[in-house]
Amino acid sequence: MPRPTKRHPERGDARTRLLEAARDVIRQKGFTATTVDDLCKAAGVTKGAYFHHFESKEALGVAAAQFWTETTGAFFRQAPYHAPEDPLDRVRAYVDFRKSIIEGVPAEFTCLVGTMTQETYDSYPAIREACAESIFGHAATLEADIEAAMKERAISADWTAASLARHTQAVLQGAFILAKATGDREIARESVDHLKRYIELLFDRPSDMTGAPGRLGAPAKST
Amino acid sequence: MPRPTKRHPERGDARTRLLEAARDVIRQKGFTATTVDDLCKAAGVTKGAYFHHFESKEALGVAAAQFWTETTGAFFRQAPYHAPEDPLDRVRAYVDFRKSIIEGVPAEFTCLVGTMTQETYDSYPAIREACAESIFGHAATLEADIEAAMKERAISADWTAASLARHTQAVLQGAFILAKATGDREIARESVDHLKRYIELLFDRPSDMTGAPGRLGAPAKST
DNA sequence: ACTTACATACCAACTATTCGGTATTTATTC
DNA sequence: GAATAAATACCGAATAGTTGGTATGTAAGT
Repeated sequence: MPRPTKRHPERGDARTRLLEAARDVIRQKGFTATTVDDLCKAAGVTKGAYFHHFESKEALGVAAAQFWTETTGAFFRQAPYHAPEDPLDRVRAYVDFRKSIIEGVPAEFTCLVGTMTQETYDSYPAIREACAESIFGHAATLEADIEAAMKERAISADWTAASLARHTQAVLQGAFILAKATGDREIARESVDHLKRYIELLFDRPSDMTGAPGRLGAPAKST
Repeated sequence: MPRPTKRHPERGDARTRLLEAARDVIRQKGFTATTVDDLCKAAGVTKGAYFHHFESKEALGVAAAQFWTETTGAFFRQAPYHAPEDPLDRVRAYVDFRKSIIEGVPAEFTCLVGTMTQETYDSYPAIREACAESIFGHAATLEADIEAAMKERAISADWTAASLARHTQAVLQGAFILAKATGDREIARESVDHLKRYIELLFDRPSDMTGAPGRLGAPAKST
């Protein structure tokens, strides 16, 4: 459906430009502080175009979250961390990759849907849901590798692949907040290092260490 | 300075009531979406009172962050997790405590300054700074216990007590985002469990891992 | 002919902030 | 300790600018 505009044929259609503007501006100013005019200016379109493509600001928020899901989905799918044979190596490579793309200023490396979640979770259920789908959909792409790694190393744990996958996202989202608070991306990378260390520790020790209670980090069941 | 109003003697002064309202409303709607009218209504004061105490909305944001620092500071200072003799037990107890206070709906258990950071880091440097002070000031209160635990167990690691303390806050902030995205506090608790498991694993093994990885919780004296 | 993709002008509601005023407390003086 | 002065705390209507959204029009593609 999107058709290259005759008026600005080189820059893609207005809808796409608006979504790209939303991605950039909202990560900088937040969803509420970003006005429709801001987006139109950034995208180089008029309000008429805006409301032709999005019936409301909320609708744009939903579309922006979905756009984020699609674009980052493609980005991660083609990323090099899937290459290793060993599934655990793929998980390691994923974390390394996430660390490596923490570059530039926060508005560039932070997560649009994480930001929008904070602002909209109570006021715009539709946006919240689109953000949740984005976050947990991405987390789900890690599950298979984690699961395979657990099987391969005979890890029988009190945690699941799904929960560890979600935890990686929590660490990243939290790391982004600390980076925004300081303006220092190093502080985000530091938390990713902790995440990596955690994963190493989880998989470092086989599960069937018979006789040693509370070895897996679970609080030792008191006798 | 704050003086109990004659008009509403039972509810404290207007300034305090506005800060409490800010704490509650901003956690629900976010900083930008929270209007001055919202705050006045929630606090039961007029706009005149508002602008008597805060010269701008930005100033209120700063004051709200500082109010958060003070109140949560007192709250954590008197919390029971400081009781254990063993410093590592105090760290464990801290994490358990943080998990235990994830109760009710997100607006109740999430962090005001984490929320505000996301929205204001680029537009309101003063607020960002107050939020950063709050987050890292709180993180700093964990450092001594972590440091002591490291010393006691002769952990010589490639991470510092300060960085682990910051990481705990990253995990919590990230956990809050996932909870907001789903509306489910369990998902936040899950990440706190991972954090706890990480800490157990970090301290489970003595630093001089000669032979078998550290089996005992007992501190193995490193050479 | 009909739909899609824009453009322009406009608006009603809302926003943060201002400001002249009153009430209440504190400080000072007698 | 009464009278008075000076702050401080609060009130609420008015304002100027901004906001998301609309109404209406036009030009291009099919």
